Amino acid sequence: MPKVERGKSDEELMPLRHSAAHVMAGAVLDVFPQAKLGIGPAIKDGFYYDFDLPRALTPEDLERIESRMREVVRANAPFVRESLSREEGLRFFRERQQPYKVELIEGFDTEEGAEGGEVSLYKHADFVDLCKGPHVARTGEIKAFKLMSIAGAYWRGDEHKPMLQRIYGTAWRSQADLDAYLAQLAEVERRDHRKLGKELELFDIDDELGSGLVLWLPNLSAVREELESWWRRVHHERGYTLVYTPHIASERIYQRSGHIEKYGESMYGPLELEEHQRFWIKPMNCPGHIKVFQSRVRSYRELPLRIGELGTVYRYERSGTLHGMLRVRGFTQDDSHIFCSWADAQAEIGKVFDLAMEFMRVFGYSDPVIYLSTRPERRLGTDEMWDRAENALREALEARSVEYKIDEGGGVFYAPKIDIKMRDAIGREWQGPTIQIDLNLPDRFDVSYVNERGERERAVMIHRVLYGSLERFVGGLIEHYAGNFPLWLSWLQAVVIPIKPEQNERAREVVAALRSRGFRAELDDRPLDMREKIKQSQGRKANYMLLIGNREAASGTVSIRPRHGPQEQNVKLEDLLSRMEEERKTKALPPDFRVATPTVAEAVAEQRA
RNA sequence: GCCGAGCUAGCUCAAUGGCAGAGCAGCGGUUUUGUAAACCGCCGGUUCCCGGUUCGAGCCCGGGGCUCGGCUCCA
Repeated sequence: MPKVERGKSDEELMPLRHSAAHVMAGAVLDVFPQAKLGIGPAIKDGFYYDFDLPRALTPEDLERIESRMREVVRANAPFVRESLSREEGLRFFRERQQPYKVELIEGFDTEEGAEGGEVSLYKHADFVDLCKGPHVARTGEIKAFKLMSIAGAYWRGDEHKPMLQRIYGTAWRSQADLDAYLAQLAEVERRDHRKLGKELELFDIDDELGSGLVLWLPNLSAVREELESWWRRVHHERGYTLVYTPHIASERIYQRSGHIEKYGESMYGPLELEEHQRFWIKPMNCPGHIKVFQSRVRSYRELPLRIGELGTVYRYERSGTLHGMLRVRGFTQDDSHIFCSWADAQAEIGKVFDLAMEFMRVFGYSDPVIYLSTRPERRLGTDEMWDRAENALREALEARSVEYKIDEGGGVFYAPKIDIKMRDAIGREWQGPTIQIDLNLPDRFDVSYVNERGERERAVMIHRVLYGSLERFVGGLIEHYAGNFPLWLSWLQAVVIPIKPEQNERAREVVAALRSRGFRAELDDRPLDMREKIKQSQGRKANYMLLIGNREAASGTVSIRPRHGPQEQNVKLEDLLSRMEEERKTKALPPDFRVATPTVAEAVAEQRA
């Protein structure tokens, strides 16, 4: 889900960014001599450093720290490595009253980094830090950097430990790289789905209604309607059976599923509806689908049974985690559970995988990266079950000879999984479809079928989502398309604009023709300047503005003013309709799909070329 | 939930503790127009909520709500 992901740093830039973190820490100590230092690694796009400070930092502090950093960079001091014994290192940081560094060295006993009982220090100017390195040779190499933001962060990421103040910064090889990165950030901001959501009247979240609960306004509801009907059609074509299951369920079923025990903190409930019954709002669709499967005895002849639902679930998310449509408390999953035999599991996973790839292609997401996440340390089920499940997933991928990465131990406690990550139009990585083999619920619910020999046999339960949640997917789409939705999804496919009132009648006919072919079209016969009407329709992201003046009305044509691209005069109405139908049918991505400023990687590549 | 910042008209934002404003949107009128901003006027407020300090609070203090940037978590 991350927006600009703060993960691993670009390898080459690691020493530069890590060095920038050291320079920043030195500057912070100059400004706040009593500062206690946490850690300060390089990350994707930059670096951070955590500090324990006597007071909260202000933006003015960042300016002071940044200008102090520039002085140190200008002085071009060398970075020097030194080794101390563990004991000397402890004494060194105790003397300097740096308890977090002391804690780090004490931790080296049990973790990696002991390095034969020695600790290494890096020094530049009069700043010394505990550090493995590597660094650039001199501070002068840190040419292009900027401090970005202040944030709270728990010491060692543990919410029971003290909260430190983290300063994020970014550092690049050159000013041009930095500028490209800042332009990228501006583009990210421009596309923010919360901003576009307001401007384009897509969705609203109302405090009184409840935070984390999304109101789909009419425009975005049109998008959702298309996404849902296409989803249903595709699933019917592929042999899924679609169902509806209730939004609340008794406490008993969630005790059996283990959700209350494992997940209760995140569930809404209980609701006391009757004296002896307690109900909870569903956080997942799996138990309902299991009950659909178990509505009668199932024969092996019915398998694989693919049960799907656009299932709305509610989960309590902590208040600080909510984020527009991307992190909400009520959402609709495009959930499916495939019940099959082990003999069919690999083939079924393969089919789901193909469908997932098709989804990403249709929406124009690129560079899918596939992860196979294997058994975690803490898990349910036997090793034999995990072997079988992991193999089924692996063989499905191998059979397609796709490249994939193994995320060792990255599975969930009840299932290994295939995760697909993808890139959007400006190069950001998003979590895409996931496919899991559930090793828990079939046993808990005794999910079985009768095999060829008349024996009861445990069913395999494949769990998968493609959109994930419609809220999150659509929130991502808004940013991916920057609000410029392709014709098939667009809430406003055409606006018909008569140039003079004399053409109102003809314009009404054109709107009627568009609507009879199933297009979302509007007439704009308001007595306004034509240019004003074009401006407004453009602002609403209408795919086509169709102008009708004297010439058009006389010849039965329209002038096409597309949202993006060249205008066309005097196109026959029938030609326009069939062209639009073709565009809608092929789900063509719009020409303004990639109008973004170049990504950093592209800008850098271009500059070097 | 935690750290920090913020919340003023439908939207974007102003206002040293001293009469709460602008632009856009909306509404009324003028303009009848050939591809992104025509003109004139009008309307618009529990300054997030509750309490306190003060002659006087949008501004200061306390409590609560929500939003934003992160942390933790995550579809």
